[in-house]
Amino acid sequence: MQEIIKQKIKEVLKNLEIEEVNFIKVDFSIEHPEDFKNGDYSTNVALVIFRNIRSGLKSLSKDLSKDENSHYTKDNFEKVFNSMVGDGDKSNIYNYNKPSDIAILIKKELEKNLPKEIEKIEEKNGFINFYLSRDFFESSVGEILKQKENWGKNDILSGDKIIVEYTQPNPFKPFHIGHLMSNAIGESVSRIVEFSGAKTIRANYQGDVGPHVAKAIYGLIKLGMPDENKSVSEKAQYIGECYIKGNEMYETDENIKKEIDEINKKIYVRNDKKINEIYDWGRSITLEAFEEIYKILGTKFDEYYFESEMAEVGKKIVKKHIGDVFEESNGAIVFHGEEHDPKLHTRVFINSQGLPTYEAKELGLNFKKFEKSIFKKQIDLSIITTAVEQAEYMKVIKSAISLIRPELEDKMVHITHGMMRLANGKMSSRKGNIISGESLLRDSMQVVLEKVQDRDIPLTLKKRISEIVGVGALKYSILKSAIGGDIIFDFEKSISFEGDSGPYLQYTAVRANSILEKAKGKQFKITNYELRNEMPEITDLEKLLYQFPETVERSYKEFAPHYIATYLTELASSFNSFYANNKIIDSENKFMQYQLSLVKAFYQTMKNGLYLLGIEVPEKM
RNA sequence: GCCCUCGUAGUUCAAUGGAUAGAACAGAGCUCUUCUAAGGCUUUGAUGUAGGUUCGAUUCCUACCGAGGGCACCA
Repeated sequence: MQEIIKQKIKEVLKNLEIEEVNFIKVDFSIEHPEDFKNGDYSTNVALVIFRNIRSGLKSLSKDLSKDENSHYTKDNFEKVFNSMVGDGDKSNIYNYNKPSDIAILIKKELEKNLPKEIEKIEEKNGFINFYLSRDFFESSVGEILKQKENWGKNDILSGDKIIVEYTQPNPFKPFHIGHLMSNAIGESVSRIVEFSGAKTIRANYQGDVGPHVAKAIYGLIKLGMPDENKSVSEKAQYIGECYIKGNEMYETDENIKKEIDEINKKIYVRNDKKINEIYDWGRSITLEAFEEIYKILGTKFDEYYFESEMAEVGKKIVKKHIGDVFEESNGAIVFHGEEHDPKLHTRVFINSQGLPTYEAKELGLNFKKFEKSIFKKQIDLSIITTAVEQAEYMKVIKSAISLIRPELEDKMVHITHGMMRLANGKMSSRKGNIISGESLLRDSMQVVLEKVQDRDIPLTLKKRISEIVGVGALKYSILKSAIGGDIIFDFEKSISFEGDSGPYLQYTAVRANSILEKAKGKQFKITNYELRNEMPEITDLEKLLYQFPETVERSYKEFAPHYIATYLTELASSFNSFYANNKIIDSENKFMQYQLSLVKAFYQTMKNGLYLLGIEVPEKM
């Protein structure tokens, strides 16, 4: 629809030969009717004046703007124009008038040939407001019911192959809230690009080697192995605790530090039978525990990459490019980022002991993704989601990669999310003052379980509901705001079950669904020409429904799931108003058939939208 | 010190350079004999400071103030 209108306006502008008009937007926003007394205000176009007179106008407009209406009037505009043009050609004065005059002119031209989707147009304050017709809204409801789970998809990325890396927990360390954030964002971004026609690989990169592993193993040796009968998640939690203890000892005792460093080396070369045994056991237990969490979260990874595999790959690439990309400095192999971009800095890729650092491994990972993933060498885009603390060195790594493989430069996108922080300081898994992702999930689910406790629903369904709603609350609280900022964590505030929240959206969908359940066997008609003149005014619900695909598109373009979250909240709010004001299933209700279609269209849109956020809709709640 | 990100109601967040800056929570007041009140309806309340660009700035630029992150062998 936007495109149709844009095209129309371009034609008109061309016919009028108003080339200097700076046409700024076609925006399909909704305003509240009480704010604009002219009723169904559905879309608008803003136009602004021309450039060639702007500089001359500049000095005068300031004086004029002090005049009574703070806008220069037609009269004084003519004065300005005359003073500027002098004795020159004045025939084009209408091209050089205030915005509203141009808008009126264009409006008149547009009116000559309106498409049937547009009922009428009006000019106001230099904007042209388009009033979409009932035909348009009815056909868009029909479109939603026809497209079902495909509603909202587009083909911008048709056929593209995209790899999305997210979550990245480290074996032997706890799964904390940061991982939950990365997971929620990565999963949502994956689904959004899929809705745009891309094929995706969901990838997870996990640090299964390094000092943290040695610390955990040291802790396990000192504190002993956990009880065989404990669950996988309990064992994983215990390993996390051992890591924290190991880290404490590492920092406070020089001898223990040496011991742990020794273990670290042994992990690399695998020459100690006992350590190998603990390592293999701990790695598989923690990975298994992560899988249980992914299952609850609704993520299924296609590929797993491990740091242990990347060490050699990265090291080889770095060594191959010593001289042209990397340099030796103080015994280490470094990349001087600032030589290529003053905003970058130097980073060590291979340390003075000849061991590859995280940077080299990351380098290796990127190359491997482009070459060895199941899409082989056909990856069009590689998206990585991490915490913002990694933003700066990712830029350095990207710069280094671009020098080796220039064609990859535009194929790498790094999405950073803020950090979850506690009111009293930074959370750190080393210090142990973290809230584990798992305990948060459990708490969130528990709250839901208490809420449905008194409902007449079988217990197994209650548990299922608490899982869906608990996860939904958590995911929504992460995705509702623009990614990038920190989230101050407070269970009460961060995970809300009312108002602007995941459960609010789920609850609204469930209500719609329960109408649909009750309406089984009834007719779902969309158009009803006999009643056409009696139909109530177009509701906000109808005005919002058709905007879903545009919202999805914008979300993709900016990798910003929060646009969908904001949209869905508005949509739910408009539905709840509609719900409160209309008793739909009622023999007295003349518009029941159309309204049932509307409810169905709403339910479908909400379901598809929540899917894009990685949130399920329960049958009841 | 240098480089990034960010400063919007009491709080947590929105707002593709455009019309009267939106929500939610908290506060005040209504609302279940009606398809789920995790709901609906009223109501109080905000762009860090100072300049600049622009017809128009929460949005772009500069400085300052404040918060967070990064800056050589951790990941």
